[in-house]
Amino acid sequence: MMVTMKDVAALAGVSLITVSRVVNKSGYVGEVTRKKVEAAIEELQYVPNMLASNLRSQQSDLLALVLPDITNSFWTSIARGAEDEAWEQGYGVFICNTDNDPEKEDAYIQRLLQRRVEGVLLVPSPVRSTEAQIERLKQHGMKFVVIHRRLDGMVANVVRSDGEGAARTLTAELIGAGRTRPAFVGLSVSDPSSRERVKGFRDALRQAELPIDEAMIRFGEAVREPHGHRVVAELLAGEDRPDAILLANSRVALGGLRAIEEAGLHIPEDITVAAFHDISAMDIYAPRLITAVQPSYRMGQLAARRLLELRGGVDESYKEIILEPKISRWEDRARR
Amino acid sequence: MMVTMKDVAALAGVSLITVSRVVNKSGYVGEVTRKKVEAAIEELQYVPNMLASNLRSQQSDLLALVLPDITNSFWTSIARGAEDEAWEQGYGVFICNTDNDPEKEDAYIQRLLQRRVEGVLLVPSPVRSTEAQIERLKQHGMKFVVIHRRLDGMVANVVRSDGEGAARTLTAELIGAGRTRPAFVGLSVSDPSSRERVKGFRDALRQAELPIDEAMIRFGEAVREPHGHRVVAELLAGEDRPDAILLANSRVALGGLRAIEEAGLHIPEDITVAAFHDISAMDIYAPRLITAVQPSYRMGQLAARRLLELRGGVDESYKEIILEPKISRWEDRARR
DNA sequence: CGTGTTTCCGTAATCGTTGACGATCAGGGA
DNA sequence: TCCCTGATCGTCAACGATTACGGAAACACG
Repeated sequence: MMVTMKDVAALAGVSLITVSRVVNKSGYVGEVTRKKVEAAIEELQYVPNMLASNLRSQQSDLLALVLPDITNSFWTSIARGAEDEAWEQGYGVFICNTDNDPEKEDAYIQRLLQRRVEGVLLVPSPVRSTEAQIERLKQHGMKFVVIHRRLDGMVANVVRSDGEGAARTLTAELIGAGRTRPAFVGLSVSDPSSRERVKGFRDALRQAELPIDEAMIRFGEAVREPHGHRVVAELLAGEDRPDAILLANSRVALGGLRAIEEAGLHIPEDITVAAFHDISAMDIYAPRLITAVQPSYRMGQLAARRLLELRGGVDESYKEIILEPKISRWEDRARR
Repeated sequence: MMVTMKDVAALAGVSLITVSRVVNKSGYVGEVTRKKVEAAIEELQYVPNMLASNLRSQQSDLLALVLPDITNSFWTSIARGAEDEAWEQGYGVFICNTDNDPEKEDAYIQRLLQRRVEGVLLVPSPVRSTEAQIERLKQHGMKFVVIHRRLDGMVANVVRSDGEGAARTLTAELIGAGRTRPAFVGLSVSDPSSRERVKGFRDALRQAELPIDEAMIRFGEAVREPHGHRVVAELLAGEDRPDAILLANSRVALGGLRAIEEAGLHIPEDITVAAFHDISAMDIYAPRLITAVQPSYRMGQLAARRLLELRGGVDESYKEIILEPKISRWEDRARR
């Protein structure tokens, strides 16, 4: 049924290994022989079996991308970047949606080890320590690159964006716009991204010598969809309301912006708003905001590239690649 | 270096095949022996090699999903549905972005054949006939299911939504709202989806015994991003302007809606607008529109399910699964 | 007690390919 | 002439699992 190298070899009147050499363009093969083999391949419509090849050569042509949810456009963009880079280099990408569920994440990693993928691009679930996974991967000699999460100490290759710096810049922009009482709304205290962003927020206030009012630092966590709506509504309803807000996550931003609308406030006249712009649903609001767009496509691309650099096996050093989010103000856009 | 069944067998003091039986829960294995083997597996941290397994058993645990662009949330949703279903059944999904480029599509299919994936979920590129691909897949005995595209004749398994019916319903809704001069704006005459939708549009007009003005049927094709903006602007600037519009594609809809805004028209007071709501960027407009949401997640899910049904190999019949898009009017939402 | 069935476990061949190694032959330099 | 190098192609043994088949023990039934 299935056409194998053996069949091709028989038809071309050469040995099996010669066919292999023609297919892989490895070793010496005479011009005439090569032509004969190629003709046989064409005639039989032979398609090499990568399973056998991978097994024998102890390497795979498949990468895996483990992320929370491909449905979220931030992750999608990373996925696309990784896929493009992998494709360029002859690799495929195997997508794993974990929904931030540690069990699913573990199960996927188990399967990836079984499948002997060449390497793993990992966005660890934020709800628990990633050390266990990393140890597991290392133990089995699996190459991997961590995306978007900060790790303590240089224990792995990491590609991430500078959320702290971006939060600092956004906050400075709010202050630069003449605001003196900015609030911060993040996703959750347990969310690593929110944590580094609140740090940037604090830094900026400190640097501008503005007081830090803890009541102005809130998290949308407890609230269901849309995140952040209630938190922002509360902030605006308080007697000492903020005159600017940093929405440190797109999902809380969508809720927060709605709350601002409902409060009858106009952006940017009544209140200045800065936000991380990670998902396309925010496009519509972007013109009135100061936004930080994370280079997610590039993160995926560079992560895949770094992962494939690791193939040789000699490079045992760890690298942390930090990308700068792109900050946009209204003026930037108005000028165009 | 790598732990194999042989190592486990040696440690457990049994034969290799016994380990295989324990791992796969196949055949008879005594309680005591099983415990011994499991202990050895645990101690050695043995991970079965699926490459070898797949090679020998002539089957793969990987599906492939070939689609235009994972970045578009319509396809993303399909991907997620397929991935979830595959995961349930122990399969992984290998994502292939073709960007509607036939060459890339061919190259991917070649790689999928090489990799001997279990089956392919295919969204064929609309710019050319899909017959060649289908023939190729069939010839190599590769199972596949076509998603979202209509095929002439029952030549393959297909999962798609009833775009024609949805367009008919949406148009009927426009007419039901008291409009008598609706316009149609599609993506392109060469786009299969647009073609079936314009058919539904025409049917609805005919059924309502309204005249069909060809000038009211337009395509956003030629225009760059955002598609549809110019076409709608032209329609509205004309002397005999439409009193309702069916935006038959989300990408043209975004441009079209902006054009309506710019013309100073209010929806739904001045003009009634119906649209296919496939991408999340449209969420913000949805409350003022009559929308058709395609069951994309479910399409992916059912396609994967159908593909996996084909495994036995005996079912040679073809099935066409047609899903109904969900129509939402303002009243539907207001009632909640 | 003979025969059949079920349980349990092992040997050998096999999946389709590549790596290690060798054989042969032509050509070139010492 | 002899040896070495490079080009060309082949044999054999893996890679790590599964399938086919077989043997032995235990149990049941007439």
